[in-house]
Amino acid sequence: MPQFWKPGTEKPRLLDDEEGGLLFFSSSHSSSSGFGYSSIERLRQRLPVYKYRTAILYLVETHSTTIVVGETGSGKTTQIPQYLKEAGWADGGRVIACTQPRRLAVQAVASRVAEEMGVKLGEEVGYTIRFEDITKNGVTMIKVLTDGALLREMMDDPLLTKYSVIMVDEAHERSISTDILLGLLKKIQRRRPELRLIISSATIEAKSMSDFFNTSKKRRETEGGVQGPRMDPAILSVEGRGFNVQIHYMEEPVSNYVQAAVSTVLSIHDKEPMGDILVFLTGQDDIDAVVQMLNEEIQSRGRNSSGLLTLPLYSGLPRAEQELVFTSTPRGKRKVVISTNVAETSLTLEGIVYVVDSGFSKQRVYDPISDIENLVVAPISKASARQRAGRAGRIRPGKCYRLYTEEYFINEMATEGIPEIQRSNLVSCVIQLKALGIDNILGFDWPASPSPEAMVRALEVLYSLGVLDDDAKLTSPAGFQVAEIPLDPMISKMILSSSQLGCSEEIITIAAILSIQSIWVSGRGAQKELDEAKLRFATAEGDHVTFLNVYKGFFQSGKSSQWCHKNFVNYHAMKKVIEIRDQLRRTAQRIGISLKSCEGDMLAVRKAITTGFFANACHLEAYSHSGKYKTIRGSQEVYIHPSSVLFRVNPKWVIYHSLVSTDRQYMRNVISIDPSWLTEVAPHFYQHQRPTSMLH
DNA sequence: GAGCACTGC
Repeated sequence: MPQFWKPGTEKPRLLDDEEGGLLFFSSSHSSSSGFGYSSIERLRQRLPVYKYRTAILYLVETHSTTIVVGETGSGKTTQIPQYLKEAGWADGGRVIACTQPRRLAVQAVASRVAEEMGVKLGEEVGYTIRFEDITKNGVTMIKVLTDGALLREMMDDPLLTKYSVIMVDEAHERSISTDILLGLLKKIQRRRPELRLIISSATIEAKSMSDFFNTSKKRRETEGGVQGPRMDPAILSVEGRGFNVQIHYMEEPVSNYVQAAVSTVLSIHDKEPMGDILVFLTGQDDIDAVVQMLNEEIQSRGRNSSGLLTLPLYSGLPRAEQELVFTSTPRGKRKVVISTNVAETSLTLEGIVYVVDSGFSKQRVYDPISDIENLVVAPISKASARQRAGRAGRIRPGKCYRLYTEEYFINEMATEGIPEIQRSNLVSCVIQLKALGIDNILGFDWPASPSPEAMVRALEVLYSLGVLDDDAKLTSPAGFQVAEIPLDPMISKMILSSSQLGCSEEIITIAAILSIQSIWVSGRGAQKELDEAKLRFATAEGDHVTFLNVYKGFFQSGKSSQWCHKNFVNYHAMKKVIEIRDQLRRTAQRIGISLKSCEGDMLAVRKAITTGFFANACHLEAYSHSGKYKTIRGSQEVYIHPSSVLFRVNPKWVIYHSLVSTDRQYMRNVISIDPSWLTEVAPHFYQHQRPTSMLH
């Protein structure tokens, strides 16, 4: 029986360590003792969502889709699955799903829910993320998983039959997987009217989400007065538990937000009471500049007026430096964290009272004509600005300094950001839908439709890879095999052909390395040493073969961390490579790709890479001394990136894995090839557009 | 001789 707090007795503890509806307990809490149980019950009842318990259960019972708008700290994420379970939605072997966009959030939510229920994680409450399935068939009632993991499950069970309720959390983030999932869930609902959906979002964009899921009209026409849940979505709003944040605007627009950020931080430090500061900038360059300017200012002020601790934060930062940000601020000091968008969604900092918002972030944009994805600095949305401001109100009332005018905020900032699916290359997304039997991609009912050009481009690429046939259906077996491999289709195609070329072990290693950020330790401060270390593994065949040499060395060292340290290789990255490699080997075996080593035949390896990446072939311009290449496909000017082992080597013919654009287009991860391979592995692609340069 | 917003299967 839940126990209620009675006035006059000791009040329940209020914990300040709270994020996204998650409360973290001190370890002294024993969930199995009677005391622990009732304390947890009392805390659950203090969450804002608790007073909506009955309402939520009623709405879910009577509506196909319920949209819950809840701010940070409402408790919706951890409580709603438990309410559903208590109400019987997990009876009869059915499962309640709760999806999250990120792995860490999945683990945190699952362990929190298990603890509140007093059960062992992996039994009644479990979770699934890539590489980890902590669930038990027939026992698990509440399952937390990434939306990507749920999409993968659909490939085996397209109607997700074991689930009675699916709660899609953080839907406002509009990640690609969330959007695909929402589109597919809407389709499933038509076949499974008993399935209930809960869409949980932090913003009031609920109306457009509600329009998307509103199928009430169609249903009335087709099924008349049949009993069942209403098809028009219900909307419920739950308040959060953040403190008030006072917003300050600039009186005049600023021309340089880096400079403005520095002076704002200094003026907060001079005039405002203690409390840490969080500054939102766009990337490493801005961040390093601001850190340096602040440090110079502190130096020039002399010892007495310091007390300001500047810390950069971005995901590429080495782990040890990242952790500095989470250490508590020494007494009498004020911490200034200068961060990218990681601090907006992925990590939460404690003790922030002041936020400085530049109004910009780096965002991906995709041009379907050139098929190039780029990162550009762009204005953020109002929703983002609010999210950033909210970071100041977690421990007490805070202040947010926006480095733009109020007029700009009101009249010029977009309400919401552009969904990721409208800013991305769609090959992975299209093949996933094809694998689920969705053939009419252009007619798919998306929460936000990508441009027809982007969809057509994705179909073209997949067709050229031999994954789709003339009717745009998955080819058999290649298309189905490629769809099964959880990687970009070009990589998957390369793995597929490596089986015939007898080098699948090597190619799978390369695929694993290409799917992580970098295997090298971050080069800041020790660039020269890193370059020298790279030379120990470098080969004229290119970066992919160099990766193989690194992997071999790591393996022969007994996967030693000292070996990594000595060679400027990132040990954590290599462990991840091993993990991904193991998963890919298992997948390969399951879909009938034989695992074979070519025993040093790098010709086979380079050919296999060519079968996946022939579209990225480039030719060195005749008489070019500047290393200027042109893509065969679009005659675009590109250069080998200085981080490549082929930089300044400039082979005549190369294939690149990806492009990064700054002042120039740089090819990252490059191998040299023989041009005859292109017509050999992709005749359909090159025969009718063989450029004259191929004759050189 | 230069650069890496952030996720995920």
